[in-house]
Amino acid sequence: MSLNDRQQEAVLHTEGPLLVLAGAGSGKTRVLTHRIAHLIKEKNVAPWSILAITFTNKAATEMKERASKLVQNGDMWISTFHSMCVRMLRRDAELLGYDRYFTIYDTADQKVLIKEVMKQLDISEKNFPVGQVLGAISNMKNQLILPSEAKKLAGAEFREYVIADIYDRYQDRLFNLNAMDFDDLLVNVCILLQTQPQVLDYYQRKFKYILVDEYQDTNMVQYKLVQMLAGLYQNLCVVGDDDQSIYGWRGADIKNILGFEKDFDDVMTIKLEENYRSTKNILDAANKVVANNRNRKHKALWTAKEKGDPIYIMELDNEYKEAVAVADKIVWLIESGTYDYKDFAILYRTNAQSRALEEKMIAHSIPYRLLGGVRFYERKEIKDLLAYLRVIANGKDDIALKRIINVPKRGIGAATISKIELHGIQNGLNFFEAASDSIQNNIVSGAAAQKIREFVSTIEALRETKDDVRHLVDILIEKVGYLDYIKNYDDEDPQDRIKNIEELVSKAQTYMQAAEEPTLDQFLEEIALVADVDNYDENSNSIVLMTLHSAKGLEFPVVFLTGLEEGLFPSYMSIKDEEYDDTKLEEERRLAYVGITRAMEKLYLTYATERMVYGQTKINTPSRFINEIPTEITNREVNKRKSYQPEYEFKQQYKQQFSKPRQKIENVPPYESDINMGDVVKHRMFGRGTVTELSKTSDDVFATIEFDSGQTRKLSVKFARLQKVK
DNA sequence: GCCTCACACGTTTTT
DNA sequence: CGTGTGAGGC
Repeated sequence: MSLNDRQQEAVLHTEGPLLVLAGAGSGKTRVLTHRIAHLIKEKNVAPWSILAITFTNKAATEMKERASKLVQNGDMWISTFHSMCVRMLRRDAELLGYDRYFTIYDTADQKVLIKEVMKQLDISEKNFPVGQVLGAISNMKNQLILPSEAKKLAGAEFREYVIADIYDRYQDRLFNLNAMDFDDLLVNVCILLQTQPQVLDYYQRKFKYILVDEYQDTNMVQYKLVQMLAGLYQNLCVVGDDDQSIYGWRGADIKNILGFEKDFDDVMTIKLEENYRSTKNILDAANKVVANNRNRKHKALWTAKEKGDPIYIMELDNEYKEAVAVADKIVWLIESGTYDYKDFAILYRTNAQSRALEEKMIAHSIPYRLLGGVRFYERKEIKDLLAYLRVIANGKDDIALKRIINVPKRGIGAATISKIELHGIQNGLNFFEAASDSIQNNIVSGAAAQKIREFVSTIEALRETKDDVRHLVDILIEKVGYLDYIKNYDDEDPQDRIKNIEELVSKAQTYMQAAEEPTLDQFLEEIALVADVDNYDENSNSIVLMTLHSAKGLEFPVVFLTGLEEGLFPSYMSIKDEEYDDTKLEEERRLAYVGITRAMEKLYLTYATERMVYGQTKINTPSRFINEIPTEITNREVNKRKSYQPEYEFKQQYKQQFSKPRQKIENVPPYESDINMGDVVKHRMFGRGTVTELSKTSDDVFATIEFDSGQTRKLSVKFARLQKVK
């Protein structure tokens, strides 16, 4: 397959700033890889002069693979912003006063630390929920607002001042822990480049050609980084689609892409508008939906493909029936012989929705993979073991240390811990140092001291085998008796946890085999920076369940977009003040656009009229996004599937009887039908068929019909309007 | 120092 | 509804 004219232009225009507005499915990855190949092969650019930044590690790996097929790509930097920054910091963190073996803190670690800080400042979590504080701090970091500035900006605003104060202390603590959170990785590189001219100069000269993918999702720090790195040569190519900007909540600023032409001089802009992925109907639906957004660049995505199937819209009673309907369609499509499990994706707005879907996939024996939810590295047992590894790697990581100092239980209790902690604070020691020091000074003595001594020597012994990660994990588990601990600790299913631990061991093994020069730090770093999508393996033959956000950049022949309900998608948060602020709603709409454009051939949109949220049933109306799709290209099925899940039906009735006592329970006479076994009937959509099975419920009769077309369906006699032929 | 029970809270999305 | 946290008892 060759490149089209526009794509070619984007590949050949190598000098100066270039903005490529690449619509969904317009082949931008091809452009990027061909551009890299062109630079190296035709322009004789050295691979190590190229920097390519992607949004996920998976995209980076993929690009590396694709590029390596075209050229030798030895020392090319192809990575995410975060990985790139870690790489730079491992080299120069000392210039900022950090140790190069710094630890990367994830959200959970951040929360623990913020809680500690708030406790010290005597701020109640009631008034300042940790999550909110964390979000506020992250926002400030994304805008490059440092604690000192934050305080100035807060001025007399009490709330903001308190948060700025927490931010200040939090940052201080991080520094002393030799740790950085995700945002710090970017912020610190920014500071590094701003304050160390020789470092800036080095990278500016090094990276003669810079490419940034998914530019619409960059935030201010990332913008600054790009601007600085490209400062000398200005050979900056950014690729993105303003209609696919879905990370505003993470500080991504759509203005970066909308204003690119103003931010740089002599910008060349190329639009890629031919979509190679989806059928015409799918593309039309996507275009029509996103056209309702006002804040966007004009683009007219088109395709040479056929119209294809209509957009299927299905209304179901609740999330379980929705899941069954989806499962049913998958089974049906598989049986039709055209599709394989790997061709399907089920997408949803929130991770919580995956439960019902997962349950029904199991019930229908559909092999599936679930991305997101409780991530592997966030599982308790994994976090515990990683905390050990972190302590081994970075002796200053008190947060990790405190997590495992008494896990498994070894008789070091809260009293001992606070004694050591106090001693540490008074003498400016980190926890590990303070522990040893406390014993020497008899601040901790007796049995407790003995336990501490044992613990310290265990850690020190483990440090000996630090970089043989596989071996280290093995002896760690053995030395601290972690497996026994898990077996006794978990009442229900230690088996799952043990499996996870084995998984970690095998990850260590894989790492050892893959890495050229394996180190514990690098192993931990890889773990800290992987997203779930990074683990998505498209070769395994199973359907995949994931959030819309995770699905960005992927494509599937058949896509189910579930939960299209007002309040869920678009989310309640985005519509609650849409009258005076529709930016959030517009982002939701872009998310819908992303979802729709994942589909190549068939797109199903589903919604439930009733859904359990927080254990309470909520009644929702269909999402406005459904109404934004012209009815001419849709096929809407409304509540066809009342027959499924009789046990659930029963529960619902039960609930209705008892939870709504006001309602009168009438004695409904059983529904009578004149359809019998063996009857030949006609249906307005499915045509002629034979009744092979009948089942009665209190108010309806369901007929299983084998249609002449080959499909078998279970239909409600009450609603299907069957005509008797014979 | 450890364990149990009750209650509060959350779900929008993630590197 | 399910999970995580904190207080109080042993």
